[in-house]
Parts: sequence; C-alpha cells; structure tokens
Amino acid sequence: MVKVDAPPLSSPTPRAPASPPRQEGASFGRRAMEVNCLTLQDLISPRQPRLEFVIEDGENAQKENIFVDRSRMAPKTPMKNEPIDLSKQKTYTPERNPITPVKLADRTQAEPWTPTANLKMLISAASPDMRDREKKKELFRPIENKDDAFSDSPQLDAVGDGPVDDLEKQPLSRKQKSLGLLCQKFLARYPSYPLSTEKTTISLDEVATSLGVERRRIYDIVNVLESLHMVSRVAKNQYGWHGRHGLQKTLKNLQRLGEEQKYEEQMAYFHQKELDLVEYKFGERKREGFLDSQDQQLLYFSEPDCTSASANSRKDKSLRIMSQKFVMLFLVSKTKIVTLDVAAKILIEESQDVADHSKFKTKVRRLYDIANVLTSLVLIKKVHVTEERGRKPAFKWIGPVDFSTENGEQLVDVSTSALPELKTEPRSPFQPRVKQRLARHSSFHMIPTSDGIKRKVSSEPNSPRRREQGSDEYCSKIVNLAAACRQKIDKDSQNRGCISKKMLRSSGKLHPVPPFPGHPQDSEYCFHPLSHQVFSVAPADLSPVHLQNGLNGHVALVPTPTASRAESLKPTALPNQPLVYVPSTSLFMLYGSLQEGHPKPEKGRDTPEVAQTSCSSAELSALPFVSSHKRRPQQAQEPAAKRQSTEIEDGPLSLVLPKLTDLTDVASPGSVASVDTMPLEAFQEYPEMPLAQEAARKTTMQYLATPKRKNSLRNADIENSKDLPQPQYLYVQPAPGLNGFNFLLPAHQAANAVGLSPSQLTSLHVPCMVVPSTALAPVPFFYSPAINSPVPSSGPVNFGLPGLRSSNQLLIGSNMVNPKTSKAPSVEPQHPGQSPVNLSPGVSRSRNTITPDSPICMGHPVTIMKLPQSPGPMTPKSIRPPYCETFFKTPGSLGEPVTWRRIEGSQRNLSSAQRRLQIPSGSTD
DNA sequence: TAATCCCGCCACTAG
DNA sequence: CTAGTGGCGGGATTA
Repeated sequence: MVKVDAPPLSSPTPRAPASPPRQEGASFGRRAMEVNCLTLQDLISPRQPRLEFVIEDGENAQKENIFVDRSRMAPKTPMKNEPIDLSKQKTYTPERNPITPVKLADRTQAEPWTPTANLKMLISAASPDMRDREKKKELFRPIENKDDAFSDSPQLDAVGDGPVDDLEKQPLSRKQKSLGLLCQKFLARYPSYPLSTEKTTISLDEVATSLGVERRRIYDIVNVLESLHMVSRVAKNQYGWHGRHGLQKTLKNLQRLGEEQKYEEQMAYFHQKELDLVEYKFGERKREGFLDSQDQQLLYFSEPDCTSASANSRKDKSLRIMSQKFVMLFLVSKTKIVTLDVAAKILIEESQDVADHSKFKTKVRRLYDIANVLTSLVLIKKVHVTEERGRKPAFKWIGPVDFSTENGEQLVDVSTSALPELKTEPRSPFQPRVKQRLARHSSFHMIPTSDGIKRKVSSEPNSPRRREQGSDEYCSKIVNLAAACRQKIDKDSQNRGCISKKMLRSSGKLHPVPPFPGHPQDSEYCFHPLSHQVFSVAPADLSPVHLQNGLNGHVALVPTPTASRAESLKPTALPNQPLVYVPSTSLFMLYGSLQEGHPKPEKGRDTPEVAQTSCSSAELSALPFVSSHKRRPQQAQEPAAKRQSTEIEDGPLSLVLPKLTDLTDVASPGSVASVDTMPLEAFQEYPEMPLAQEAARKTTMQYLATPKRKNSLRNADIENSKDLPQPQYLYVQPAPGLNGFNFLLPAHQAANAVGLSPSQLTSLHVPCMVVPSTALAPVPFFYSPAINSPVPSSGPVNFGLPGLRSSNQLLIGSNMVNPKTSKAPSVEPQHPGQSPVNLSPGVSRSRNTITPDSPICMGHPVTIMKLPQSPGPMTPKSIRPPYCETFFKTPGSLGEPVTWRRIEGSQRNLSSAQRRLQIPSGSTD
C-alpha cells in the first residue's frame, strides 16, 4: 500500500544493508559466543533482554573491542562496523566520533574481521581504556565481561582467528537486531543515574553509527525513553540523557494520569470483550473525553520542554504517547499485566475510533516496539496470559509500583531537577507540576543544587543529593515493588507458588541448576515481583535502602530520611519496613554473622576470596561463599584477574561474609536488630549482561549447590543458624538486562531445615528475599514486603535497618559496578560518580534505625556501607568516604588489593558493581 | 500458523 | 529544499 516494498531481496536501503556486515565485525568469535549465548539464553528466558544481552554481549564485546581498536588504533579496516562500539565510547558525546563514516553501511561492510582485529579486540577488552569507556556505560561492562568470558573461552580465541574469518557475518539473527537488544546497547552507553553534573548529550547519529543501526531505530528507542523522561530532545539530532532519575516521578505522573483516564476500567472492559479486537465502541463511550485531555497531559508530561506546542504537531508522536499510555496501563492495572491486544485496543480507541483491523495490527506492532524498549528498561517483561481464549501475549510490569502513593511524593522530585540539570533547557511546563508535588513532600525541601537547580532534598542535610534522589527513587521503588509484589503474590497465587516453589527448590536443591533456566518464563514470571528488585524490609526507621539498578544495575542505597519517609513508605507497601532494594545485583549473598562469632572460616576454601573480602571489609567474617562456579577457590584467592574474568562473566557471585563481630545488635537471631550485622554482598555483574548474569546465577547456584560450599556455608550457617532461626539465602539477582529476576536461594540445601519454610516464604508474600546468612541468623533479612510478616520471630519482616546498621555490614552488589580493581581491565566502574553514592558511614546513627543517613549507594559501582559498628576493620571501602564508596575501585584504593580482588574475583571480576552496604552496627554509634 | 518485529518507504516539519 | 522525524505496514523471522 503505502509502502513501497523495499526491495525484497536486496536490502534496499543503503544504510540498512549493514546487517550482514555488522555481524561480521563481531563475527569472529561469535559463533562460539552465540552458542554460548544461545545456551544461556535458553536458560534464561528467551526473548527478553537476556537474550539480547547475551547476544549483545557477544556482539558488544566484539564491538567494543573493535571499537576500541578502532578508536584507538585507527580506523582500520573493516572494523568500521564497529561504530557500534564507538558509540559506546562516545556514548554521550556525539562529537567524539568523528568517525561515523558511513555508519551502518560501512559497518556492514566491515564484516570481515581480521584476526588482528580480533586480537585487538580482545586486547582492547582487556585494556583499561575500554573499561573507562565502559564505565560510563555500565552496560558495557557486562558486555565486556562477556567478552572476556568469551575471550576466555577458548572458543573465542579460536574463533577469533578462524571463525572470525568466517566472518560469519552470519547475518545477525533477527534477535540480534532486535530493538530490545539495541535498546540495551543504547542504555548501556549511559548511566542509569547520571550525575547531575554530567550532562550527557546523545547524538542520534553517533548512536546510530555506533550501534550500527539506522537512525530510525534510534528514534524508536529515544521516543520511548523520552516518554519516560529519560531523555529529552535538546536539539536537532541531539538528546539529553537524564537517565532514571526522574523515572519515579514520571511513572507516578503516568499512574495518576492513567487513573484519571480510567484506564483500568477500560482494560477491564476490553478484557471482557477481549475477543473483539475491533470493538471500539468502548473507547468511544469511555474515553473520548479523556483522551484529549489526557493526551495533552501526557505530552506535557512527556515533553515539558517541548519547544512549543506547534512543535508538537506531529509530535504528538504517537509512539511517545503510546508509550506513556502503555505504561499507564500497567500502572493502573492491578495485576500489572497488560495484554497486547487490550493495550492496542485502548490505544486505538483513544487515538482513533476507527478500528481497522489493520490499525489494530499496526498498534500492536508499535506496542511491540515500545515493549521492547520498556523491557530493556526492565520495566516490563513479557509474559503470557492464558485466558479463555488461550494464551495471549502480555507484558507484566516489573518496574516500580505505587510510587504514586506517599512514597512517590516522598521521593525527591528528581525528574524535575534532573531534567533541568541535564538539559540545559528548562522545561517549564513540567516542572511546575513537579514542584507542586514536591511541595507536598514535607520531608524534602528544595535546595539549590550546584547546578542551580533546585532539588528536593531529604530533610537531612547531610545526605547528598544523590542519595536523596536515590533514596527517593529507591524508596518509591521499593515501595512499589513491595506493593507490586504483594499484589502479585496475592493476586497471583500462581506466582507465589512459583516463587516459593522455586525458591524452595533452589534452596532445597541448591543445585547448580539455575532455577530459572528450566522455566524461563515461569520463573521469570514468578520472580517478577522481585524481579529486579529485592526488598528488604527494614525497620520503619530505616529508610529504605534501595538499590536501584537501573538497567545498569546501579545500586543505590538510600537510607530513608527517617521518619518521614518511613512513614510514607509504610503506608504503601510495607509499613514499617524499610526495604532494601537490590536491584541489579546479580546475586547476593547475604549473611551476617551475628555475633562476632561467625565462623568465618572455613569457607576459606573457596571463598577465601570472599572471606577475605569480607574480612578485609572489616569485620566481616567470611562466609564463604560463592561465586560462580567458574571460580575456583583458588582462583578466588588468586589475585589473578583473569579467572575472574571468566568467572565474572559467568557468574558473578558475591558473597559476603561479614562477620559481625560486632554486631551487638544483632545478637538475637530472630530479632531484627540482629540484622545489623548483615552484610550483604552483592556481586553482581553486569546487569546488562545476561550471560554473565546467568552464568553468575548458575554459578552461584552451583556453588551453593556444591557440597563443599554448601557445607562450608552451611556449616557456618548452621552454626549461625542454630542461633538463628533464619536461614541464609542467596539472593541472586539478574542483571537489569535480564528480566530482573531475583532469586533467593537458600544457602543451604534444606532451606526448610534452615528455617525457612516455603510456607514462610509464602507467608511473607515476598517474592524475593534476601537472606541473612545463618550467621545472620541474628540478622533479619529482608523480606519482601512482608506484609504480614509472617516471619516468625525475628525479623520478620524486616530486618530492621537498625539491625543492619548496627553491626552488620551490608553488602550489596550491584551489577554494574565493579571494581576496577583487579581485573580491572575488564571491568571498570562506569560512573564513578554514581558509584560513590553511598551511604554515609556515619550514617547509621543509631543502630536502630538506619537513618536516612544511612548510606545510600547509588551508582553502579558497588558501594559498601559500612557501619562502624564492629570493630572489625573496615574495609577500605568502608573507610572511604562516608557515602559511597565504590567498591571497586582499584584494589589499591581499597587498601587491600588482594582482598578486593578476591572479592572481585569472587564476584567476578567483573562483576560489576557491587555495592556494599555496611552498616556498622554500633559503630555508628 | 501465529507471534514478533525489522526494515525502510515516505510524509511531514523544522531549519 | 534538505535534513530530521517518525508513522506505518509489508513481509521476514521466530516460536
């Protein structure tokens, strides 16, 4: 019809043509990689980001490498394709790449890799430079890791030469070219939570070039991101990157709008008539009025800055609006699940009464586009809804929920501030609103930022902005998540079942077998709630600590500002309970030892690394722990970065074994207070990298599974556990890219035995749990929202922050981060700035509560919070600045390189960012 | 076959 | 007019 068909056979478009070539660039190891990827993918869930990631990883890695080569090396040959990488490097600045030759086309051409190129790539990968770049791009890292992994793998190497030659350019599969993957790559280039200071400008051309796609594709991504205010158009071809700072708000607004729109009703309506795709009537009756107003609102909302209304003309941009509406549907949905057809119907109606079937199809197509982007943002994930009819494709919201409530308010209005900051342009329309809203938040006050922008700040003066933001967001997220989780859980008994089952399984089995793999969807589904977020509940006092990870896996820990926030939070999801959100971390092991007594020890074998780490960290004793299977204990010990690379890639694990020597608070197992000691470690990997994550997961799982470890762990745990009622769990988080699964695995095989009974879990309603190690026993952990807090004694529900604060350290790993340290080469911290976020050491003021002060970590890098509590020496990290520390700094920075390394290693080298939160138990005091 | 969704033509606009 | 945007839907891939 309209279209002219593109020439079917040949790739018509000049640019597009690239397709084949691109691959080539990557091609070298690709095959092998692919294979791996596939496997991983398979394991994971198909489709989603994971796959993408996986794929990407391979590609990215290659690309990066290439890219690097290119950039550094010189434009060499074929690599042109690489542009993709370039983008990464450039990431923000468009300028950088002068390169962009022909973009895609070139890229495509570049297909053939030379062996050298491969080598280069590998090298580059190793090289710090790459890391640097990567830093910025959190995602990249993952990629790199993967690369590393790949590289590690013999295959790659082999491939590199030979295969590369193959060039297989195999044309990238469609998946590889998917918008979701592309989006991931895109997102990888920018920090989820850019520092206010850093303003990132996105040049569409650059990005397109670097990513090796047509600009058109970038528009698709940007439009959706724009609808979420993650980016804003600055100028022609230029977009400003805001990251997720304002996401909460945006979502909140969307939720509000959605409510106003009565989307929920509409959805219900459609559901009833599902079958009739074409019925539009409904729309008419319902909405009509709404639409207009709504749309506008949305527009405003979305584009505050939009130049002028005029500009909007076209601008109404269906894609943006559709995106917002689509998001709204999720936000207003009780189930948080929206089927494509219903969404399409609703959108059609709004937009048009008409209803051609064709139109419907078109909408669906668009929705897929949007969904892909949202999936990459880890806001939704695909699921299937079985209805009368049968199975229908649907998407489930896995992003924050309920921010609308108090929480949202509480949240700092990042968006507002953020936007302005980031952008140079002021967006009047939007801002005003925000301010108003903000006004509501008593807890915050606006403060001028360095930028000149005002931000809300938590009441606490101390907290750095970042924190605040983070906290807000986190809080809201947490709350939302908690709420969502509950809802889901409640609603979906199934999910619960799944979750609990899985959890149980995992716990019980501890198998190496990843929980998910088997049932990707299910698992995902089940996990969703948690999905990327994990909450821990803390005492009311504590402000929630959130870890967010954006895509990146940034983790932020935010202490809530105390009461105000807490209060707000409470209402929503978890009353009283502070949460810990662990976002991207691929995996966590939490445990705390209550008393000093931890047995640190044994674990040594494997975990020595960890242990050391933990030790280094301070009091942490070590619990042994985990790591990707790949890691070997030895390795762990070994500083060698390399292994880590491998390992890292595979599975980042983290373990922390803190010892709580100090945990005075902690003491009682059951008691929340005990929690204090909990240290969490997260290892993470790169959220983005699916492979890595999976690997990590697997590894983790395996590790756990492994008898030795188990034993060690168990032993320790058990010991502790004896004391403590609660078992330790291993929480594994998937990378952001991933769907954000979170797992909780019991450290011991028998979770039940441990104390955790499935039932308990169920009772908790929390999809995810973080578990305190046995050691933690005293330490409470998180539970999810616990709503009911079935948790028995202790901690039910929460592990109060206080506890945490008290003695424990909390280590949270974020995906992203990573320490540059040891392996640095492979990993690097992306956003330094971000990472730093942290908690203030002193934060924990009182043991009891974690005050808002409590450190918050944001940013990719892992941060560790330490609480002074225990006598133990703090790790360098802890030492560091109050706020954040990046864990991963180089070892040297840390002070103990070795330790770190190990940690890293344990985590994976790569693992990206990890954040730790240590809360000194008493120390604060 | 159905579900996805890539690809890129082409209309509309801004500059 | 040209370049930037982005709607749109054919049809290729996947599942």
